[in-house]
Amino acid sequence: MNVQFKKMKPIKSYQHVVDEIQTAICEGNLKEGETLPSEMKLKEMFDTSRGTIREALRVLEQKGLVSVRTGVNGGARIQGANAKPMTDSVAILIRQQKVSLHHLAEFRKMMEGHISEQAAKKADKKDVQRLMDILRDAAAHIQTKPSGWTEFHKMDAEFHLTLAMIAENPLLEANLTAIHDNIQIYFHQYLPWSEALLHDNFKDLCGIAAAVEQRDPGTARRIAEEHVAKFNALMEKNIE
Amino acid sequence: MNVQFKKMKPIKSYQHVVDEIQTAICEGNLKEGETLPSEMKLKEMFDTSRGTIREALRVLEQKGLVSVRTGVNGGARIQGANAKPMTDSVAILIRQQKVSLHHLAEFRKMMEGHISEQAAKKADKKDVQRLMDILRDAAAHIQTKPSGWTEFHKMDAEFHLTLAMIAENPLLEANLTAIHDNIQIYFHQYLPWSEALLHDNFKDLCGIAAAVEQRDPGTARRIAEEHVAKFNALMEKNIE
DNA sequence: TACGATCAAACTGTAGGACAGTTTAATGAT
DNA sequence: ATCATTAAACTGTCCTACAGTTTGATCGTA
Repeated sequence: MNVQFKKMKPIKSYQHVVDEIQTAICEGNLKEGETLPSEMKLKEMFDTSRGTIREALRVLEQKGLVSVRTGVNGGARIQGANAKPMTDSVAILIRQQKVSLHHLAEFRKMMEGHISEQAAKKADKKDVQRLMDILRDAAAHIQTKPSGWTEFHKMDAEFHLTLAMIAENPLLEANLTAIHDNIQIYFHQYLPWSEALLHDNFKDLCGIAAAVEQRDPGTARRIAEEHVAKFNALMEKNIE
Repeated sequence: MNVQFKKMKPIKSYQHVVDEIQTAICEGNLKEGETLPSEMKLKEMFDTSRGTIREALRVLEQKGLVSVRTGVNGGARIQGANAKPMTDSVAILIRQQKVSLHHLAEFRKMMEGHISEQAAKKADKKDVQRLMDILRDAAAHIQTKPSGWTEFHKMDAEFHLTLAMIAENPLLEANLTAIHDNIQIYFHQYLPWSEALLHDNFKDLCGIAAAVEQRDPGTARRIAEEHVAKFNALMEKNIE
């Protein structure tokens, strides 16, 4: 005997359904927005039971590949790439107290620094314009004498996500989204509201945008890192 | 009317089951290694149908929280924290061709650089010893005149993961694992085998370990970044 | 014709029952 | 004692039935 035979591992049939559909999505044979056939039809196509189909759909749903709706013309719609599974698994690590705000912030600092640096290297005029548009909206919002973070944080997140898109790496986008989605709660809970802080925050964003515009990767990284570190320090102080 | 009522969103019953069990796991009421009651018992405990329970189990399985086995004393065992969902979602991004080797390598470079730097800041004697032990094994393996990467890559991965553990941030660990698991295929496919390259690789690891031992974060980061960049450049050349 | 209300059809959501397949532990034979 | 056999406790799969949800079609009325 010179060969090692692989152990006969009976693939569970719902897994087979998952694999087929996932492959079809990844190969592009099923495109975003399309809807899969109904459970009844899938059951016949795969020659299996409805229960099996439904288990497969739950898995695909959890992977963020489809979303299922009830009613006529309902069914499983193919979803575009999204960061949901990543957000989920980070959320679990937090709930298990394996990951603290400190961990989140360290990771975020690394990412925002890197992203800003890359953005400063790669941005073209259109990209800079997009950043400026967001800043203009943010400035307008500040004029309205707001009394809480909520609105500003939306634009803040959009700004950082746009930077990630300029940096042209979907992995950075997905991870940044996951981090932002999960750090939100800490913002709401531990970041005290003050107009001075709002202006400070806004000034940091302007600084990053300016560094990107001037193609100055080093400065972009430095401001971004300091920005994250500063606000995190504030929150950590308030946790005690 | 001064308040906005939330839309009555009928929670699906399998989702309710998922939430309850997930919470119990995160709160520590269900610990790693324990097994959930059988599907029959769960069905009665939640006063629902077996199909519903099974759909919930598929979701929990996909989240990496439980793994299900057949047979007597089988059932859903609680899993410790693991990077499976992250590995999965990165794999999907790759299969959808949203993420290329270039993206993976850029991300990895950022992480390995940061990890090595942090490890050099935080390592104690025991940590350094663990790194040295791995290097000793690797050196022994090189003595055997190997003819492929497979064995070495295992130790390489272990070395980098140990660094991440020394850096004391589970987010870094999880992401690094996800990246490693997914970049493997490229190694096998595009990294040519040569003894010179093996020695080169090994030397880099020694360099990182030495920098960590000497508490030299800057050097540790530099070597790690160059290490990743070098081997990636090799692979990218072979892809064309 | 236009515009609502009503209804039917096409779906998913849930429940219950049945039996096959798999693994372990108890039982029994040598 | 040791090994094979069997029974029990599970998950895996299939079936049927009906409730709940959404939308497009139909019909009535101005």
